[in-house]
Amino acid sequence: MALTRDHVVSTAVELLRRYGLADLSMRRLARELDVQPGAIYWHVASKQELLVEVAAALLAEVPGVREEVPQSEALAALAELATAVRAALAPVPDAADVVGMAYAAERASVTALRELRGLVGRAGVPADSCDAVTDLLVHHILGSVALEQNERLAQAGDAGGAGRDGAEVARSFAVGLEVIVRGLVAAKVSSS
Amino acid sequence: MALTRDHVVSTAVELLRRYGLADLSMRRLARELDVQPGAIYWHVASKQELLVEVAAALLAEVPGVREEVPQSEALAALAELATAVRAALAPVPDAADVVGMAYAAERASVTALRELRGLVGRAGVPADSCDAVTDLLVHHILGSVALEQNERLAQAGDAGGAGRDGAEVARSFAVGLEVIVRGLVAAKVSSS
DNA sequence: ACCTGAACACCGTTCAAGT
DNA sequence: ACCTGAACACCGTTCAAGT
Repeated sequence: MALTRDHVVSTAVELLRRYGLADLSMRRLARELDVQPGAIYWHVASKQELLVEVAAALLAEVPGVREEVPQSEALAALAELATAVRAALAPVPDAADVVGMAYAAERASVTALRELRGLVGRAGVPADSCDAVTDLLVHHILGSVALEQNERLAQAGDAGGAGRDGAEVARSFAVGLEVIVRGLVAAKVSSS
Repeated sequence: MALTRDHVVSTAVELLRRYGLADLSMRRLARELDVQPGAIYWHVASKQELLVEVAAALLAEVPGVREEVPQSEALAALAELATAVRAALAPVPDAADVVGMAYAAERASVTALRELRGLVGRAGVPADSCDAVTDLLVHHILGSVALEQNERLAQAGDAGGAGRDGAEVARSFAVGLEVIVRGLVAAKVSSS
């Protein structure tokens, strides 16, 4: 069958899942597709553009928020969504780098993160601070994902496993998330 | 003069400052030092090790916190230090990636970030949450630095400058930092 | 002890030419 | 329209051999 952009992207996602970013080269991807390296460039302008698509594909699997969340539940929904995004990215090697690049390149490019911003607004954060708070949340998520992947590597290196595991990093993420939520509540109280 | 490890590292820092991470290759560094690529490997085990040293050098320039901060001022000192670290890294291209890698590889390896952790403890955060809160702060700093550098690139691409500039990102950083600080205060009040 | 020379196994990207 | 073949200008790392 002929090569399609979708096939190129989904194969790239598989390669990332299995072998990580270091092995996701245009040439390796071409080999996987039984094609010459140059062929990929007919479907995709550059590796950068490919990685943006890969990031979108990874985040597309996060269960979407239900529409019409009342303000009273916006903060809880926000914490839930942030946790779901973290859970979706955690098992994919180097997912933090890939999504971080896409987010830096174009903040609106990724659906799940746009929804996050929507919830921040509905939680009562002033309009001129929505971007700032969303950035804080996104960096907390991606930072936590990057750390967890590093723990996995360190643990694989160690013999056995006295190292902190994924559950430990997940708890750490929850602590940070709660600090942020409390901070938002405090700001709301003090300004009303 | 003979090549030394310090000379290798400081030249790498200069290269990073001037041309960014993409141009900080072992071969380019060797050319800059008038030496064959292999020579560098006598002074440094790998590029990864070199980058950890580079990260340490960047953070060594952050003005240290004064010793013996009373608890009442710990939160303020923490915010001040976080802002100083951000300011030191912001002008260096790709500093967020370099420091992020070093931090992930070994959280204690970087002095300024160790001091940050100390202040978190003195601010009254329970011992078993110090790492979590420190991670949150570090990721907020590095995320903000990465975003600012991207704005700079986007702005250089635009003709003129309707884009948000560095000051805008700095304000965004301050908003996020305040949310975190408020969150820490709220947690303290609610637990005492 | 410190460095050169040369190799090994790779990269991303472009582009004439083929079908 | 879609892909091959081949090139261009690079990478990080290793290691015998030189001084």
